[in-house]
Amino acid sequence: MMNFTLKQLRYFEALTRHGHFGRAADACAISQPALSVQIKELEQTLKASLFERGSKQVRLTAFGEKFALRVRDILRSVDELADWARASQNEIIGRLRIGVIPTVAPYLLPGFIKDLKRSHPELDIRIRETVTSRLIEELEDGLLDTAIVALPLSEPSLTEIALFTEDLVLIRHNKDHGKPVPTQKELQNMRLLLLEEGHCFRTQALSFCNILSASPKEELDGSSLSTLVQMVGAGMGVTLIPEMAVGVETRSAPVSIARFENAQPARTVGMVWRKTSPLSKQLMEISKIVCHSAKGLRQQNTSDH
Amino acid sequence: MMNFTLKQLRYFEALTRHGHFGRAADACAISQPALSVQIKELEQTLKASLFERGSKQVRLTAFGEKFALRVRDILRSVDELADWARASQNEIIGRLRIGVIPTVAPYLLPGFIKDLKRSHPELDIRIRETVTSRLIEELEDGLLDTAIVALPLSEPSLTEIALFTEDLVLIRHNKDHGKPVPTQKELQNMRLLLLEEGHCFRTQALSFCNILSASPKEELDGSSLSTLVQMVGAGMGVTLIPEMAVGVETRSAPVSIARFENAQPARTVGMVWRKTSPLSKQLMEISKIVCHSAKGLRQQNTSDH
DNA sequence: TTATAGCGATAGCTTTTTCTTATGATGAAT
DNA sequence: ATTCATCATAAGAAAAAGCTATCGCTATAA
Repeated sequence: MMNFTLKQLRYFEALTRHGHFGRAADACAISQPALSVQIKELEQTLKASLFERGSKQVRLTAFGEKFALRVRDILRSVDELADWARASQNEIIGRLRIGVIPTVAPYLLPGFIKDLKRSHPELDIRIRETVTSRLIEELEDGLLDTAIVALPLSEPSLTEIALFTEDLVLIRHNKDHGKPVPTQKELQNMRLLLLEEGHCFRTQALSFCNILSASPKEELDGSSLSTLVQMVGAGMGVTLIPEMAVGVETRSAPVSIARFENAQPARTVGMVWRKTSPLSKQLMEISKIVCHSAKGLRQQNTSDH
Repeated sequence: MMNFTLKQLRYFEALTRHGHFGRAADACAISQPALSVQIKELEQTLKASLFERGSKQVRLTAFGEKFALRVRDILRSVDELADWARASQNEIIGRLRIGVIPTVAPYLLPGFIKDLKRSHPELDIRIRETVTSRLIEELEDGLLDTAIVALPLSEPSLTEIALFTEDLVLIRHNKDHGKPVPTQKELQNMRLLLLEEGHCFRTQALSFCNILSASPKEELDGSSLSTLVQMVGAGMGVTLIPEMAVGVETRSAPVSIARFENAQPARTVGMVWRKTSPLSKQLMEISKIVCHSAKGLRQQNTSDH
């Protein structure tokens, strides 16, 4: 096994440049004997002499000359690697893969991504939108760096951080506008439109209504909050949506918003990542940006109404 | 200064391949802690983490992944360099710069180069033909690896090795064929054609005739042995040439060869190189090839006559 | 010629780095 | 709950790399 070291190559290169052991050693900030020894060792591992030590000067052999060409190439790429690594230190990280649940993504992301790109322009952001269980899986498999989901999760391997809590509001047809807000009990007898199985938001809504899980026949699955609202507008029932969705979803349908009087239902949105993730520090920072974006979104929504 | 070592890069690469500290350490033939420490140190000099140590597996970070790409490139070129160096060990040396004096070159070289190429096909041979003083200069400046000249030189910095000794023969016009060979004394009064100043062969011829150096008016300078012989053929005088030149030079002119009876003049041709040259061993080998080629040449010449 | 200065190699010793073994801590699996 | 697997840490041993001092050789100056 031919086993030279980068140090030896650096010393060698210096010696080719100076043609003088003493001066090359100075350039390497070591003593002349140290350089002598390393060059000698390099020659021994190569089983060929690199320099001819004349009384006048130190000259490269033909072999040494060809060797020097390749060594210079290698040293250059090593230095480039070091430069690149140094330059990369400032970047929070090159690529950030974020998972988001579908009941958050369309409302939060536009503003959030804008904010994130502003504060970390070099970031290569990738978004994955799917249900919580999938996100967790992919997170643990290292396919995602973080996920924005509804808390709590209680996954022992993940760090959770709460971002904000928002109310869930009742969406009903405009014709019901002004009517008294139904109680939870009354809700159970209304036609409650929900997302399909798998969405955490469905579970949250159901639990609010004290419906345990096996849903009554009155329920109808929809594939997105947007669809649900449109169906409400068509008079097919009522639904619950998180506050952040209000602005976007209620504009284009004849629906009105009602808040529950006591026991306001709410959900907590948070960010999670692997406890082992080396990005923890940066993710903590990013979570602040999410909070900020969400706050902006909330203000926008409340000013609308 | 970012100062990682080749070892660290090798360990890093192994860990990316195995995704497991223990197995990577095995692959590197070191203990697991040794690898752990080196990876940690690498991460510290980079001020960035390369791996995420999960409980399930060891995964590259985004930074580590990009780093790995560059590291693989570097390791590949280092290994290629080692391979190349190993392969070069067998070659006697890539490039061999040989100087030859003009009174040897045209006779010896054709056969010698053929022989040399046969025994060392990979050799990049370069020939320089000029007078001894120049050859010595260039040899000492490192522009030549060896020179074939007439001995002795007595340059303290050079190693001399004798190759062969050959007679000098008298070349005179055909009309003098059969006449008694002139003595040295008689030669002094004949029109002796010689090479111009600077050629060692001129000095040798003169010294044989006991002419010290300032040559008599009878002399006429020619630029090559070939020219001298042609001039002899034209009846302009006589000349001396080394035996190896006989075959080539006397064919195309009406001249005949005569050997001196006593005190046969001769010259010794040898090879020289810097005492410090790392090629000494190989040059010694090459000198044997020269001897062999010269012997072949001599046999050819004697069989001619 | 002898003296002197410059240069690289070598020797002996010290410091630094790297490795090994032993052990600790943590999460996963039985 | 225990055991196993895995990576990290600690302490001491081994190896590598460095320094100072000095040698031997050349070349230059006197």
